[in-house]
Amino acid sequence: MSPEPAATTGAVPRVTLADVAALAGVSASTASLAFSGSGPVSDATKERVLAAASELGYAGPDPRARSLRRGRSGIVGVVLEERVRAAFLDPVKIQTLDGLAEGIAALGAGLLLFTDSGDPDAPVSLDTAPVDAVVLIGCSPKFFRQVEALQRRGIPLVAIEGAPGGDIPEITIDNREATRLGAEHVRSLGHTDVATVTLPFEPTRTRGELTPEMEAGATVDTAVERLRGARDVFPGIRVGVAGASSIEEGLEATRLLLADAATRPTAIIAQSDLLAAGAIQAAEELGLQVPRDLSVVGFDGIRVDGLQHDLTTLVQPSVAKGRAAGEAIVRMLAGEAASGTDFTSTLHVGDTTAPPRG
Amino acid sequence: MSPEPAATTGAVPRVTLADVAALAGVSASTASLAFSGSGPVSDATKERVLAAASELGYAGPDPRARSLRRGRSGIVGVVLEERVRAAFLDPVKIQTLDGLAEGIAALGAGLLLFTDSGDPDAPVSLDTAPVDAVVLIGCSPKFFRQVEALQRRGIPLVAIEGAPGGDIPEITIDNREATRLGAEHVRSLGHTDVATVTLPFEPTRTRGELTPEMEAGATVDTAVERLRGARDVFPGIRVGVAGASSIEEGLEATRLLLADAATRPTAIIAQSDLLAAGAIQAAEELGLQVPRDLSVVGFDGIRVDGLQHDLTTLVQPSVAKGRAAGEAIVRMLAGEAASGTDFTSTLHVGDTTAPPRG
DNA sequence: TGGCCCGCTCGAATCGATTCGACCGTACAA
DNA sequence: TTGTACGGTCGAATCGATTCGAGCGGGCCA
Repeated sequence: MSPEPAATTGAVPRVTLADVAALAGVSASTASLAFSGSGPVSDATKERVLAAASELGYAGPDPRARSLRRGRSGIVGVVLEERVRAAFLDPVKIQTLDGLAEGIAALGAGLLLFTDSGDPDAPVSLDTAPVDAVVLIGCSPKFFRQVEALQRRGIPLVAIEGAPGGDIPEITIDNREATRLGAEHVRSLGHTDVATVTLPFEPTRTRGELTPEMEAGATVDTAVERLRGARDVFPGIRVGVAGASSIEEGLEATRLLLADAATRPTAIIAQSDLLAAGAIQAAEELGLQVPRDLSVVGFDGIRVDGLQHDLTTLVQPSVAKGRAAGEAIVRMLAGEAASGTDFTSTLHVGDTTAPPRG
Repeated sequence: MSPEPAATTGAVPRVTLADVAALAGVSASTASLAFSGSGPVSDATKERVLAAASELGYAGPDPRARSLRRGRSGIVGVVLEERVRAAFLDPVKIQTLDGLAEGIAALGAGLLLFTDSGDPDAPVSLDTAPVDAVVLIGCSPKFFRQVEALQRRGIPLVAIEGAPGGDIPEITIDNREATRLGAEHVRSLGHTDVATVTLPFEPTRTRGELTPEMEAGATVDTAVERLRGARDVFPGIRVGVAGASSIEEGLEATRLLLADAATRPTAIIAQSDLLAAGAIQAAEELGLQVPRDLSVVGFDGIRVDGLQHDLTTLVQPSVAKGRAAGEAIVRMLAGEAASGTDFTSTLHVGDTTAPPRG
């Protein structure tokens, strides 16, 4: 309304491909070809178009228009549970993300983060975002509705550790078998009195000694499966549940398990390396030496920053998991069918396990 | 060409708003209004449209088309240095991201991650992605070209800790003044023999004792400013440069500084809490007690997972930084002008600083 | 009863680029 | 000399939704 619209940067008169084409004296289609580079355009023409573009300050084709026409946005959605902050505290998740980035590198796509806010009508949601594909990482059943909408739209989906069901490819690891391997290692060293520190069993993250109710209400497959693996070897194993995968939580959970010197276990099977690091701290607090007085087994095979031990742990291919998910997506976008992958973890024997003290 | 296109999921015949409108017996415009909810549409009509939609399995307006027409994609780009993995190892960055997510919550926008691969013609780049705005976090001058393109397109930019220049709002903290505060605290306790462990001075991350060449080639403002602050109080302070912000690196850098018992400092000023945690480990390795034998000051005010001390540190508002960036973006997208913010850090005195031993 | 206003609905233009088929002139082979 | 092939360019349709102004019918007020 005012003679001068505003001094805001947003008021820039937008230059379009048509403007460039006009200045260069060619048609819009030719100009488009000149930009995409692929089509048959004479060098002279291409140069003229490019010159016109730079004269007008044309910054290249508008991504929005391009994505409408092409049907691809170059964006892959990633759904993480909870807040950004919480999700990125977990090194495994970060490695998986990194692998994912690698796996979709061929697409040249960016990763768009979503968090499972739990709020069903959060303003931004998966189905209002221009994504070409979606990766669900450890997602909860809450997402079912949105997942359905995505499938209707024909958007490829892949799940990592978390079973949305349907015909969605899943990337998993052998949680139970791997833990069993670790437990057997512990038994073979001669331990009989063993406890385990687990990941949370449900999103509310109740912690403490495992109760039948908690177990019945479990929604996190990973924790359940790993516990099964431990029980395969030590059926009556004592179970402490942590509130998250962190050193802090491992410390607290292990404190409880070690509290009573009379019933103190000689080995701890932790469901993550961070929890294991916390277990080691708990032992040190009590003046116990690892592995002399307490053996500790972790899970993940990450490097725990600041941990001085070479942790005995089940090394899972977290980067490969992400990469596999990425590759599955690339295939699906190419129109091929893709199936899930089940990865295998390997036992790394470090210096945190030893025979129990005579 | 084949009679049956393929059994791929991608071959779903897409349902468009027009189809829905046709089935509901209304025009496309009315159907659109029924979906966006805002327009004046009778309840009966709206219901009819919605019914038609669910009958056809219409998953809602196509985000690509919507973003072209509306001129907004609902996506905010975030540029981080390096790989996803490296960026997320830094708790400060994660908190900042979290704050950013909070700050733009009003937009209902998602965060699209980019990493400064250094490769100038990486397939996906800022200017082919449909972003409404971009936040640069600790970005390097390498981005100048792309930044320029974004500005031409009228896309709002905000920078956090890293000066791209121009009229881009910057969110910063008082790195120098804050560090000076920490150093003064140390001096007031009676320390005169003090060393500092710094963040890397350049992306290549050369580490070791600081040389004049390294200092001359510094590109990371944060490290330089914090060093200035330390020198304001202890002009001749010894400087160990770490290769990254991690416990591991802090440990190594501090080992060097403490190696010679004769010249051993009585206090360490670390440029991050992770580095400080490493410094504490280094002290413990040598049988030194913190704070009795060595005082340690950190920077950031994060909770270091697994650290048993209440670290004396400069608490910076990392979440608020992100939030401020987000709010600036919201303002800019609303057409208002936005300026940067300079935040203030506060000294938190924990139990890792004390007077030097007699 | 006539005029006016209001609420609902519709048509048509628009967002900006991509892509497919047509077209044209030239060069080369038959 | 005629036919063919082909590189280069253009027109027009298309992607799918949003939005603005116009139209239309009914209710209310004078």
